[in-house]
Amino acid sequence: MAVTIRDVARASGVHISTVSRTFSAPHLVNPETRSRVLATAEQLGYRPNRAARALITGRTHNIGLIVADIANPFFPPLIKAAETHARRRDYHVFVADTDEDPIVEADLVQALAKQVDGILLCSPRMSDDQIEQLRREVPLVVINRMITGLPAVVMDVGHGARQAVRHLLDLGHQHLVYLGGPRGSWTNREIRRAAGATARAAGAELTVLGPHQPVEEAGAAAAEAVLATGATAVLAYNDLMAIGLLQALQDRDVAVPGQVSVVGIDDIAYSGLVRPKLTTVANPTAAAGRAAVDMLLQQGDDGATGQVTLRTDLIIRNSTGPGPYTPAAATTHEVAATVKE
Amino acid sequence: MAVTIRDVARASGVHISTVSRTFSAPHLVNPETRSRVLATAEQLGYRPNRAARALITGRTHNIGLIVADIANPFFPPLIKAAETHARRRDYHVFVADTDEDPIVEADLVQALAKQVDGILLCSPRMSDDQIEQLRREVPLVVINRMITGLPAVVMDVGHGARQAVRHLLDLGHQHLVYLGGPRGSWTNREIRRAAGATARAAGAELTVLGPHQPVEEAGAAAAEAVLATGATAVLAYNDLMAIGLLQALQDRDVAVPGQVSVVGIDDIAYSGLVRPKLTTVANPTAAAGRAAVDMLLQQGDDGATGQVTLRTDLIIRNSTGPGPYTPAAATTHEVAATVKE
DNA sequence: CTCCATTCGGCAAACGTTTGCAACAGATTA
DNA sequence: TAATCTGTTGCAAACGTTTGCCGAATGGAG
Repeated sequence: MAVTIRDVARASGVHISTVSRTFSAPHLVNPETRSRVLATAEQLGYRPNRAARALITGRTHNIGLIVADIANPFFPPLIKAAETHARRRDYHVFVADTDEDPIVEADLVQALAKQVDGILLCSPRMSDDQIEQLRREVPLVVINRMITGLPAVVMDVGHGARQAVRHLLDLGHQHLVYLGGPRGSWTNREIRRAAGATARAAGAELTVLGPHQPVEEAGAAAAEAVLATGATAVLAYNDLMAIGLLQALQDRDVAVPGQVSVVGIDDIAYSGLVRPKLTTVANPTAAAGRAAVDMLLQQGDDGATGQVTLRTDLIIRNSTGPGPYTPAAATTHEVAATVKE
Repeated sequence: MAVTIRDVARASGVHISTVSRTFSAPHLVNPETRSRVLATAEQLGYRPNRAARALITGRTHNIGLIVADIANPFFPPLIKAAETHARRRDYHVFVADTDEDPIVEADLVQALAKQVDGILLCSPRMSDDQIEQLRREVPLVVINRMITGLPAVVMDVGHGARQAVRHLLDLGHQHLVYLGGPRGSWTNREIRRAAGATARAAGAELTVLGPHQPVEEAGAAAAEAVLATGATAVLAYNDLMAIGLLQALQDRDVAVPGQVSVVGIDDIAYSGLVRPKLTTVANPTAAAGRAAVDMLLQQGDDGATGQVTLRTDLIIRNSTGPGPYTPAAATTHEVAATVKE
């Protein structure tokens, strides 16, 4: 049914190897022959069968992209950027969703392994050991997690978290809450560490809550716990949780930022749509997707396993305001923040 | 490097065909032999090479999913549902983004054709002819578009639009606006037609604005035009535009729903997060994704090319309220709506 | 004890490519 | 004139599977 290399060969009166070379090594075939072959190929609508090609070359020209939750607004921009970037380099992308389940994650990597030239693992929930194990079966690039010896693209959330905490301290807040994310998340640990250190250095208190699922509902559900701490400012693991918290506080007639300030992380598309607009740390997810594709595709060439770190920046909107004491020393710390709007 | 069927055969002292049958036709091999083979396969970490299998069986166990814009919040739930559903049936999913470009769309279908058992086309922008052409190269299921003779899954937005308009009429609104979507969209035509007919039947006025890009900015930009019509209620092509409009009205101190009621379509995740919460027509996108996968996978068996229509339902939240006249006959029409929250 | 049916496993061809090797022509060099 | 080189093409073996066909072994039935 489908038109193969053999049909083209027959129609243009050459051997199949010549047809093959016309596509995969054009310089080895007489220009005249080549154009004749190309013409008949075009006319017959021939398209090389990538699976067959992969079988012999070992290169599939496919990559896998595994994320925890496609519907989490953090991921789509990354997926889109990675796919577009990969396609520009003539690669197709398998996308798979683990539903935050490390077992599914490992299964998926193995199932995809034979069909791809490499896999992008976004915010994996597996253990380091497991990932290193899998790495022996298929080239891997990890996004948003640092594992020694493994190529990775990470967003420097620590930097953003420090900016966020300094911003809150500058506003006069003395007691902060970190609304933690999911267990096993590298990002979560980074934020906690950076926020904790920054707060401690300024003599402020930081209460850590969690772990939580990184979803709106969890943020909302944590409202009571947050209020119970007596803190006046909250840094959330991500915008989804921050938005959930925002809603729950609103429902309890707690003014934001009047009584409590809230900062999210990610700058998902809708963090600017809620009211008050959310102060948040912008992650360059699209750039991360592209960088990860590049790393994966270069990995074959040299064995280099670099780690790329991308900057994150605080975006100050309307969900943060002066703390209870509004000290005169409000500008003690320098706020190295990008201000939008 | 990779462990093949041959390695397993050697290690377990049988012929490769026996190993093959152990996986693809277990009933043809002695239970004892089978378990021995399975054991060594397990031990060696053998995984059948799908590409090689595809080459001979003609079935790749892959499907393609082509959408206009991954980052548009309408799509991720559909992608997620389709992928999960497909994987449950042991299929992997290529996801590709056309950036709303019909040329990319056609290219993509052809490039993917050999590597998949079928393709899901979401809201394609190509002409009917082109799609029918491509259909000869690879099984296709179209989502959100009706093309005679082609298997399709459509959401009955007409139904939702009628519900929305009746809801507004019941609230006493006499002059409505339909904030139109992109040119060439089948969905857009359906909504316009259904809304127009319903309004006309009730003797109310419906002003159509557009076409617009289906994005937040377009909704915001249309605020002036909407107010200029003097209408007291708006039905928007999608939630994104409705939310944009909401924000713009807020900026102009126009009360929603006090002075103007707004209804969206899609029920994207964030329509419940904006304030006022958006009254909208819920599209069963996840169900559509699953149904499309099912249709595609069954297509091989029989040649049936059914068309599945999924119900849409109005979700009444807080962006709609009584119109200027609040007539006593407010419940003239039966509001067959699902009420959430 | 023979015959037949049944079950099991091996053999080899195929799927659509790529690619090392060899053949051949014509051109260049010695 | 012979030898060498260069450019172009064909040949055939792979890649990792599946599957139709055939033979071997087993076990009743007659």
